Amino acid sequence: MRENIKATVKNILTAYLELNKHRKTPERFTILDAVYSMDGHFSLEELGDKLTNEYNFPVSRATLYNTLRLLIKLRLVVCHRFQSTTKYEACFDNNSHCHQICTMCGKVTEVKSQGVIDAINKMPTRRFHKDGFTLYVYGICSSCQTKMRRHTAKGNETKKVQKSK
Amino acid sequence: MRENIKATVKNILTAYLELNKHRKTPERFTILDAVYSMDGHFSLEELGDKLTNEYNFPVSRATLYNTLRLLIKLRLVVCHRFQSTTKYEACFDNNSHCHQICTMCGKVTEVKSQGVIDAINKMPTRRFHKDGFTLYVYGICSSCQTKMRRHTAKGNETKKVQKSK
DNA sequence: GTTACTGCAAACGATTTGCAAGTGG
DNA sequence: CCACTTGCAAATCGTTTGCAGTAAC
Repeated sequence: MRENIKATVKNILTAYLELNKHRKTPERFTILDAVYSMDGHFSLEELGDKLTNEYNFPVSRATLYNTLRLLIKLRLVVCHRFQSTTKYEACFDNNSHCHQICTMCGKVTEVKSQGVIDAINKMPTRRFHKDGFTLYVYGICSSCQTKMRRHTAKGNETKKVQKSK
Repeated sequence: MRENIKATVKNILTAYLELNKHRKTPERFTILDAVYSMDGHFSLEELGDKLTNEYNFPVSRATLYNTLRLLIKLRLVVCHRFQSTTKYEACFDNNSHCHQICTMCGKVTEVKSQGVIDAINKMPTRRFHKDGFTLYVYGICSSCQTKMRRHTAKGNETKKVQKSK
């Protein structure tokens, strides 16, 4: 299953490189394979580690950045910038998903909602050719709701300030 | 109209500061006012410039960052990280909007779609209390579509690579 | 008067860039 | 063999932090 996807995205990359007369370097293909072996969100760091440890194929930071940029351009990867960190994600055949982000603790959860997907696809655009979306829904997760209730119950002179430490 | 909103958000800020025993500094209120005087997206830079030039009230970078973080926490401001730049936006009573982003030229357009808003509000969540969303729809804008058609028509050995200069 | 807030400058971390060496076509 | 890619290290950029002075309460 996943191997199917890997083969498909590899073909997309190959086609693009040939069409545009770019080089088919082992780095590019190995990085693509590694990306499609990661589960969910990952950082550049983690990708580099996987390449070094599991693939025995260390790649420089610069090349990681270059290749990720290429894959993003090809829409084989999406990039999220949460709070402080940047996370990447393989996105072929998964262009369309929603992230629930808790504004208290920063926890990110993925959700799928066909209703939302349909509504976005139906959304009228003036000659704009849609081919994917990212949705971030902000709010308070259940455990933070509980914390807040407990906190307010205690009286509100507590100094719950910026730093949550 | 806009003055109404300004008054409302000012009250929200005041209430928060009093409740949490934080100080009501002129910086905080002036920054809030400036934020709600900006049109659409703005950068930290632009906000600082407005404060300096139009308000005659220069504020340090550190304070801008601190205050924006506070306003984001209060959901009076949202922060977008596009490609390379970070943009902020006043968002009271405007929690819900969609951005169309062209993956070729990077142009960002705002769109409003009641269908999408409804679908997201109806989206089921497991005890997650939603209070706003941001939607990024990726695709190709009309002028880039035209460019591409012209480009492919000319023959595809042209080296249209990374740098668009 | 106390303590939080501000401004400054230094520190920091993530990303980009310049250049020499390597390698795909 | 040419020039695109890579790797390295230095440069750059946005953001955070530490500290001393200032002002809110």
